[in-house]
Amino acid sequence: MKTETPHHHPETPDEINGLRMTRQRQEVYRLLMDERTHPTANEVFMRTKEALPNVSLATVYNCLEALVQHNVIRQVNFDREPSRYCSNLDEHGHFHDETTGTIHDVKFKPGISLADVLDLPPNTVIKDVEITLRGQLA
Amino acid sequence: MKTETPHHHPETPDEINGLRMTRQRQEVYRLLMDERTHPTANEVFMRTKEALPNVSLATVYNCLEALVQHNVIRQVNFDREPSRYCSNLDEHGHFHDETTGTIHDVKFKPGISLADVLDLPPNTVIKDVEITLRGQLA
DNA sequence: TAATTAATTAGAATAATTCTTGATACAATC
DNA sequence: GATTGTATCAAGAATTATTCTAATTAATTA
Repeated sequence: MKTETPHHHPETPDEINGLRMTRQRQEVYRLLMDERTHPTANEVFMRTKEALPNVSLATVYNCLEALVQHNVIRQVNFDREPSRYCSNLDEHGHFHDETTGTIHDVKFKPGISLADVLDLPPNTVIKDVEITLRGQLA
Repeated sequence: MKTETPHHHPETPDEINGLRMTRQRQEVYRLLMDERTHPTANEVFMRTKEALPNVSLATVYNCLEALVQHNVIRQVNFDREPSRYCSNLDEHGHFHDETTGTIHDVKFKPGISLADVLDLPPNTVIKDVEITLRGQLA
């Protein structure tokens, strides 16, 4: 039933990947889980204020950074535009539809690995991949 | 032979892809052709000053933007780091070696097209692709 | 509860880039 | 060659996303 206070357990209950989930981090994360629209930090800030009116933009940046550092969310960059944030952790790319300005996740076809596609130098350890496409849905 | 002055022809001689190649643009372009090290705008600025001591950073930005707009060079972004510029126009990705900080071009294996690899929505017109890798050469 | 540590806040600071305005060079025509 | 119009350049101010600083608050531990 889990109505007892959970403070006896060694790891605090509300943490993800070792990151303590404070009220603000929870709110930021919940919001990104809900709205899969790849919002910017400022958009996250404005929506977070609905639940936490006193939250500051700096805190939103802190929360986003903490969540990114702990692999809870991903940060996505398009050219020089403001960073966007994404709660989809599956390896995927992003398609930026220029007509609507929206961003869509793009999956790899099953069974494809980057090594099959790219001519990488030998002994390369890839830590992170970012694939971004720009165009339009005809 | 082409020693005659070419001013009778409708299009001026020193232009690339319809972009008039002024002294400064030529210098910026030549430099990027020479050094394939993906320099930042500021690095281009410093090297351009060797040939054109009076050049300004704003002009370098203008030149770079003009060259990018006319598909003479490419602009490459790594996360939120300063943009880098690249005279290699072949479709290719970039590998950011974290140990040395250097950037290497990465070619596609021959005969591979993105459509083979990515699960794109139907009727998608891709205008531009950017593939960036981060890691280290072991 | 007191002490320690971490998180949050507000606002100042930073840094890459863009914008503005005036000066300069170039091109086309007279 | 002089004149006019257009494109480019230069210098510095302005912008903007992001980070930093210092002070406050919250959470955890002793």
